[in-house]
Amino acid sequence: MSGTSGYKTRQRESILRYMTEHKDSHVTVNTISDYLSQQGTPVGTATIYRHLEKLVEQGMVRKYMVDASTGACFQFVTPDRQCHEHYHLKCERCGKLIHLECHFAKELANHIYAEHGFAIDPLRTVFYGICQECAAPAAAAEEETTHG
Amino acid sequence: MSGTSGYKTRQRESILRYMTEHKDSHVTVNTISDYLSQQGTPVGTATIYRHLEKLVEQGMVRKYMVDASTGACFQFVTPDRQCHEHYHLKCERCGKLIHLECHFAKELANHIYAEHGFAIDPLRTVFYGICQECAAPAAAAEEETTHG
DNA sequence: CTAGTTGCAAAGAGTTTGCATGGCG
DNA sequence: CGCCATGCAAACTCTTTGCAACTAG
Repeated sequence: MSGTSGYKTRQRESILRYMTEHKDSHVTVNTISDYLSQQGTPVGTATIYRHLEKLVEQGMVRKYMVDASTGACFQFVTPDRQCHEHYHLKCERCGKLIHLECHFAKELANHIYAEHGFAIDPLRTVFYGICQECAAPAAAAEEETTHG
Repeated sequence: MSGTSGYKTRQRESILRYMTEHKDSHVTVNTISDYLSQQGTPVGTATIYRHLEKLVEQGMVRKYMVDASTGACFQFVTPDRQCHEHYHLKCERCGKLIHLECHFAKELANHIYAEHGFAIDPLRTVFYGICQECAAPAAAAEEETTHG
């Protein structure tokens, strides 16, 4: 487990820096590419894909598939705590990434492994849905619609 | 809400019949196309896409985006089954998409909603991991590696 | 007859891959 | 110096669109 995948290059640094500086939002390859070009440090699209792929494998970045036409979204994962032991909730509305520390989720993983023979990978698994803050206004709006 | 979009054609019937007969599984456009061709009632890809799009708009069919390379998955929605949601397991190794009908998963959703205020969307949520079939040979291979 | 439908093929978008060059170590 | 990294462009896959012929009503 040495620097198996780490060659210190300008491109790698640029990508990594961009991801860490935008850890609060999910970004597409296109976004990254455009940004780096504007910064005067352009990186080839293929290179971005290749790095992102590795980062996902390493669990440093998460990949989301929202829509075919939009393309994949990526988001840096802060390696602060043991991220491999908990799951993540992703709000489809505001894009917020929530850390879920929940024994129930772990039990689910155990259950699925025991009963369904499937070993869940918490690093890549993300629960999509609507967060509390986004749900509140949405519910209010729906009431109006219902009565309209 | 009259027959705004209903012209009774052979193609439409074929697609609809296929979807209702496979309501228990998720299917791709490719799957549908192949099947219909084999049945001697081929339907153009574009037509399948167009019908599926309408069906999704009407809420009769659900669309899942799991992976960019896999393409979209569709599933017919039975009215009385709408609350009978299920989840998906995606094997990272063989790419297989597994249908998970598990009460435990539903309980997890309830729990997360009640305790964490987050409404999970089963439509978008996919559990990534390794399936049973892929895990077996992988474990064997790892033993060799470990001893090597 | 009119308007929605179909199918082919071309266009698009996102992602991957091949290969020669370049740079880290 | 060896090997990974990079970048360009071509290849690929899935999906959408244009358009002329077709068909349900």
